[in-house]
Formats: sequence, structure tokens, C-alpha cells
Amino acid sequence: METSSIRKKRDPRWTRFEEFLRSRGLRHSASRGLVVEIFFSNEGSISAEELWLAVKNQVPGIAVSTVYRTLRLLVDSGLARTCEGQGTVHYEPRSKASRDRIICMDCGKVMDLDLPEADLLQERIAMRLGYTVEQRELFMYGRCPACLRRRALAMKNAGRY
Amino acid sequence: METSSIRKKRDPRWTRFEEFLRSRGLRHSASRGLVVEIFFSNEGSISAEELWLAVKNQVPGIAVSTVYRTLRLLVDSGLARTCEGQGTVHYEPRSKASRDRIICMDCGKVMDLDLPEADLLQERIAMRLGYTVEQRELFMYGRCPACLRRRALAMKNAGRY
DNA sequence: CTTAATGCAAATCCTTTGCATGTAG
DNA sequence: CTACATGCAAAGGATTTGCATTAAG
Repeated sequence: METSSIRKKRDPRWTRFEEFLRSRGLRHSASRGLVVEIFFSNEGSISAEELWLAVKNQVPGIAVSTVYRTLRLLVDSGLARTCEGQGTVHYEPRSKASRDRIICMDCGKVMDLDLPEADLLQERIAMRLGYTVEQRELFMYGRCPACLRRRALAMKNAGRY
Repeated sequence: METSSIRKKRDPRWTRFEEFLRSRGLRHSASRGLVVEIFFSNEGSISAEELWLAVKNQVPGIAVSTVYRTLRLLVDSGLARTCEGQGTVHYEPRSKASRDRIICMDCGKVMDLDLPEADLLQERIAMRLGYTVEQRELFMYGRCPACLRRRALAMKNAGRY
């Protein structure tokens, strides 16, 4: 599998995956490399079977089990996460940073946040429960100032309905 | 199924479910009622099988398929939603205001939490940004105590799977 | 009466595993 | 050489479906 060693080398995730393998005494292999590479090249979420098809498309003869096994490694190494897919499990790249955001339910605006206070909270909870926590998502759904103003105005003007 | 018609009548979700049935020309039935009632009485998320066990505990002889079929109705009617559970799909009431949970990345265990501290944090953020917030999701990903122990042990005996 | 709902078991997915064999280190 | 990785097929689980039968409206 020499096809794109350059791209591999440039992607920090690849390095991280290699480190993960080494740290567990696991080995490199052409099929494994292909699966990982195609998974990385995919932006959104993907099911095991979709990934398998994409892989077979490049190198026929690779077994589904290999895809599943590699996917497990990706999850274990923290480079992938599972997420909802209709009916079947989907996998998506896990970004390093934690994600905090506030979403306006009226206009749909999404604002990315960085909340050190949430880090503290997270630590406290983890401690209390005996967990270790590596990542978090804090999504808040509500209304943005602009939409709140608009609503307030609409209230006055249209007295009732 | 007269056991708790009073409780049923008081829960607005029940009314909504009945409307949903009527709008589709579907029928009432004792088993269906039981499944819905037990689902509603459960606060957190639950798997189809767990729900089945709880149902059988009250009235033995009810089939899993009935539980699955009812669960689908609940989802279709917007009263339930699916969510991640270890390996298997879990269901939870859709109306639940906020969801806080901690998920083990090793065994997939999902623990539902109730975090008043997060409410405070949420309020503070909202205030600062001029938003109102009505709902939140706080997902934390890490490792549970059991898996942490297992890992510590596995450290000695070189890992494979 | 008409037609949906149910229980049961068989059928379908989706995912994991056992095993003989290939292969990286 | 020594494990680990792989393909294949069989095994496992979870969820769905076909069908005869029961029961709601």
C-alpha cells in the first residue's frame, strides 16, 4: 500500500494511529492501512458496510470483518466515535477538541463556544463518579438575542392571533 | 387494563398518544397500553429488551415483537426518540428537557445523569450571551471505573483481542 | 363483521468469532 | 521464527416479519 504514503504522513491522525498500534504491540498491514486511510478521507459519518464498499472498490477481496476490526481499533484509539445512523451504527472522526455550542432554535444559528467552566464541572463529575473523561459535548438549545428582539416586537405589533 | 387509568389520564403524553392512534385508525389494546405506560413511567433511556422484561414482569406472555412494534409507534408519534446504548438501540422520552450523560468509550455503558450544576452553568452562559436556553445536552466521553480497573490489569498481560 | 393487534417462530439484518493460513517485524 | 492479521464461514444478537388466531370498534 504505497499509493499515498505522502498524504498519510501529513495527517497527524495517522501518526497518532501508528503510535497507538505501537503502544499495543499491534502491526501494520496493507488492508488495515487502506481502511484507516479511507475512513480518514471521509468527512462525515459512515457505516461499517459503506466503508467496506469503499474499501473493496479500491482493493477487492478485503473482508468485512477486517473493516469491523479496524473500526474497533479506531474507536479504541480515540480517533473515531460511534454515532446514530438510522438503524445501524455509524462511525465518524472524533475531533480532538471538545465541542460546546449554543444553537438558536428560531434562526438555526450555531455559535461555537469555549467554556473553561465546563471543564471544571466535567472534572468534578468525573471525580465524583470514578470515571475519567476525555471529551465532552455541551449543546445548548435556545434563542439568540436577535430572534428574542424580533419576537418581542412581534408581540406588540400583532396584539393577538 | 384498568389498573391505572387515572395516572394515564393525567399524563398529557397519553392523550397525545391516543390522538396519534386515532389519526391513523389504529386501535387500543391492553398490551400496547401496558408497554406505553411502563415506557412513560421510566425516566431515563431504556432498551427494547429491558422494557420487555419490565412489561413481562407485570403481565407475562407478552411478546418482544409487541414491544418493538409499540416502540416504533412511540417514535413515529414523536413521543420517543432513539439514542445510543451499548451495542443496542435505546429509547427515551422525547419530552425530556435536558440530557446529561456520561458514556464509557470501552464498554459503551451509558449513564444518565441529573446535573443541577449544569443548570447553573447553562444559565450563566445564556445570560452572558444574551440568549435564552430551553434545552441542553451534555455528553461526556471517558471510561467507567470497571473498565479502568480492567485496563490496569490488562497492562501486565500484553493486549490482544 | 371487518380489520388491526398479538404471540410465536422463522427470517433478517448487523456484528463478532473460531480457525487455518498468510505475513509483518 | 513468533505472534498478529486476514479471509471465510459459522455463530451470535438484535430486530423484523409471516401467519394463524384473537379481539377492538
